[in-house]
Amino acid sequence: MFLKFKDEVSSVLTKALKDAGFEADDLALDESPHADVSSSVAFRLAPKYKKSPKQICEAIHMHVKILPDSYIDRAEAAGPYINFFSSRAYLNETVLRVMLDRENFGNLNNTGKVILEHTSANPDGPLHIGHIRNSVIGDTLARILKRAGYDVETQYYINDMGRQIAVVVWGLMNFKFDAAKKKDHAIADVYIAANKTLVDEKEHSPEVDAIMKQYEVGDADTNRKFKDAIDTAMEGIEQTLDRMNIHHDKFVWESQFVRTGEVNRMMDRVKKLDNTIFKDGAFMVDLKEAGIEKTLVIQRSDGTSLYTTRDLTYHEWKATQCDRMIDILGADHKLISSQLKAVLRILGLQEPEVVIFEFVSLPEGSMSTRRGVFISADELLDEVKKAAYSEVSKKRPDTDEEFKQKVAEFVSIGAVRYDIVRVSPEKATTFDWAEAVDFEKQGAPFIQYAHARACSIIKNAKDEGITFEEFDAGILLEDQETALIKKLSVFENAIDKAARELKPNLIAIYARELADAFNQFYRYVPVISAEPEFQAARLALVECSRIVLANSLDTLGIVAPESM
RNA sequence: GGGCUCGUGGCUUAGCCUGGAUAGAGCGCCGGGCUUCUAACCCGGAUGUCGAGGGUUCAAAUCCCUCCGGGCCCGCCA
Repeated sequence: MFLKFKDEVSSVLTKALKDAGFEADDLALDESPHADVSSSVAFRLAPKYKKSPKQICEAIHMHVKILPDSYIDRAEAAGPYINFFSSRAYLNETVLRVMLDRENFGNLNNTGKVILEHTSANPDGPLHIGHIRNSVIGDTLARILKRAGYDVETQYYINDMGRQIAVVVWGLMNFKFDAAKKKDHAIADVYIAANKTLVDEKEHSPEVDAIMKQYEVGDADTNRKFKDAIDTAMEGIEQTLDRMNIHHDKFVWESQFVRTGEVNRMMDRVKKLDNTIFKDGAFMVDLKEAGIEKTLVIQRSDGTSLYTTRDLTYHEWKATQCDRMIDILGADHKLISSQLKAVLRILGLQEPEVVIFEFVSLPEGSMSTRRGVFISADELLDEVKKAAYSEVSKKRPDTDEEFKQKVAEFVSIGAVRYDIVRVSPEKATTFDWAEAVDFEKQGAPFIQYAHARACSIIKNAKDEGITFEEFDAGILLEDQETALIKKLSVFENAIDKAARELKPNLIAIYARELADAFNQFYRYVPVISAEPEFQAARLALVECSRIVLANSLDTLGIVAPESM
């Protein structure tokens, strides 16, 4: 709705500009607290036409012609700004549109296949609070892009050729695997113990090297051991992701590119490049012309491949199956991903769009699975759930155990996801337990609560025999009502912008603002106890709010509860 | 040492790419509101040299430069 309104403003303003004798390639249209959409184009025109912005604005305003039944109600010249206000028709149609489109309201019609890779944590232990920043950003982005119309496939790239997995395999041969524990945690125990031993007793190091070598050549027995180790860790990782409402469409093993010979073909191609140099038996690419000082080794002197070489192949493979590739990566991958992109560019291959997120650290420093210094996602989820449980118990002492457990679960998942996604990815954060379990702040529970309230009104109205089968949206004239409808109408704009700029936090902000608008409506505008002539229309607005609240929460991967 | 990045009220942060109307919000703090659809709510108030300095511009939190502080990276690891 908003996008169509903005388009109308755009064409009306273009025409007014032309009629007033001005020419501008950028209309400088923007949302504004002073109007529904505002243009500061007069500033840009001022030097060119040697008039004050105010004069220009007035001249443009005089030529603004608004057609009947337009989404634009009126335009105003406010000093140097030209402000546009939406019409009643716009509000009424927004309500009808939501009722019609329901769970699809806000969806856009972009086309194309997107492969989005996220999480891709090494299968050497459980996901920790840094990994799930990747997962939540990636999953939310995938949901946003789906709503924007793209055909999205999510992939988890399993790095099974790295030394750390060989250490896990070696560890499994030498240490006890605690079958009583969740599998990824038991793998971490083995991994941590193995690392410690490898540091203390250097003589075991060649054993790990031998395992890696055997895996590289595809020894059947070693393959089985790797598969067992990785499947075990991944089972636990997937359980955690599943709990957070995150699922991957495909799990791609790094080794497959070695097995098919694609990695060798890739190395041969890169070797032929002018930028590639041969030094001390190894091949490396000089990326100075791409602005990167560091050369990139693509083949070791023993002839084997490296992580980046395989990643190059992985991206080439992905590109054959989609129109866009998006990678969600931690800040430690900044250099390596720009090197990867540079090589792909030189080879004439498609480059991925990379979303980098900064680190989550502990107050005492950075996390490390290898050293056993981390807070697992499972632990975080459990602690937050405990806090949520005590909150429900306090607030809903009348309810049974099953209800409290259920609410505590979806509130805690929502709170964790929301807390991660609300902060823009480029911000480095320090984890704080007190903050993590705090439910006073306006986060996911605030939005979920607004949704539950809407459901409650709808349920009570039904009991009272109030329906919205027939209503006139035109009588929704209270400030809180029009503000709420306008907020509903910009959902598609939030999706559009978030998809365009790959900024999932925009949806977190939108959802909170929508809940805010709904709560204000709730406080000031009665529905069930309203005069009969207002009941149906207001109930319809509650239903619309419920739908868009649910759509926003769904985009954030958070449960929209009927009661809490 | 070099590169990248962040620095906004006591705390957490939006806005920065694409410069424009009094820098928006939450927590905390102060004050008010449950005989009314779930108070995990609502209303009001105090709190900001937008890290510092310079520059560009009619206009800078936003662009450029320098400096300071935090983070990340700089391996024939991943």
